[in-house]
Amino acid sequence: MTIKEVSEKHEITQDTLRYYERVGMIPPVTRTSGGIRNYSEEDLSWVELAICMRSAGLPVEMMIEYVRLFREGDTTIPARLQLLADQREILLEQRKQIDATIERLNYKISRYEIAVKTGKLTWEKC
Amino acid sequence: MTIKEVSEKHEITQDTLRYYERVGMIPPVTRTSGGIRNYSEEDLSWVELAICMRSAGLPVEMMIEYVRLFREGDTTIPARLQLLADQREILLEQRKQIDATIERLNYKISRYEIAVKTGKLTWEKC
DNA sequence: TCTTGACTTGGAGTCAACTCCAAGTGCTAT
DNA sequence: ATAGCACTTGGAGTTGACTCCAAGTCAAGA
Repeated sequence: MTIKEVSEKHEITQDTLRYYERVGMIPPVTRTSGGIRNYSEEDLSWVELAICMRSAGLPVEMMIEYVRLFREGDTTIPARLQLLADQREILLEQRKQIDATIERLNYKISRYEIAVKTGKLTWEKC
Repeated sequence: MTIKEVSEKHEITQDTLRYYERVGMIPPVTRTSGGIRNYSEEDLSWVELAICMRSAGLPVEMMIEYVRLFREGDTTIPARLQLLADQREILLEQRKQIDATIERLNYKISRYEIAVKTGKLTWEKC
C-alpha cells in the first residue's frame, strides 16, 4: 500500500505519516527496491495503533518508547505491560476530567436554554 | 484573594493566571489601588471555569470567544448557548475516542499479562 | 529612610506536534 | 526518451499553550 493510499484511508497527511516514522513512533516502513514506502499489513497495524493512541491525546513520546521496547525483543514484555498500564491510568483520569466538564456544560446549557426563552440570564456570574 | 493564594489553591502558576487574563480567557481581574490583582468571588469563578475547560482539553481560543460574548451583554446569549453546545459535542466525541483507546489498551494489557507468565507474546504484530 | 520581597508589565523563549519547503529521484504514459 | 507527477530526504517554519525573564513599582518592617 502506498503512502497516498494510507493517508487517504486514515485521513492523515503524508507528511504526518513520514513524521511518525522519522521520530520512531512506528518502526521503519517496508520499501520498494526504489526506496519508496510500500506499507505491509504489519506496517498498517502500527500506523493504526499510532493514530488510535494520538487521537486519545497520548503523547508521541510514549509510542516512541513502546516501539523502542518492542524492537528490543521479548525481554521487554514486562516493561511494555507497565507502560501500557500507565497510559491507561492517564486516560481514565482524563476521562474523569472530561466527564466533569461535560456535566458542567450540561448545567450551563440548560440554564442558557431557559435564558434564550426569557432573553435574560439570571444570577450566575459567568 | 492574591494571585499567590489563587495559584496555590488551584495548583496553577502565577504566570499562567496572568497569561489567562492577558489573552482574555478570563475578564480583567479586580485590582487594589496600587494595581495589584485582588481576585473577587466572581474573578475566582472565571478562573475555575477556565481551568475546568482547559483540563478537559478545550482550546484557550474558545474561552476567549466565550468571554468576549459574555462581556458584550445579554444579546449574545443565543451565541453563547451555541458555543457551549458545540464544545460539548467536541467533548462527547473526544470521550468516545478515549473509550475506544482504553478498550484497546485493556485488550493489549490482558494479552501482555498472559505473556508475562509465559515469557513470550504470541501472534499479535504490535 | 532604606531594604526586602512580592508584585507589575511587555516581550522573548520553549515545547510538542505537526506542516511546509526545496532539491533531488524514479516510474509511466505519450 | 522525455515530460510529468508522485515520491524521497533533511531541515526550516508554524501553532497553541504556556513559561521565563528583565526592568520597574510598591507596601511593610529594621
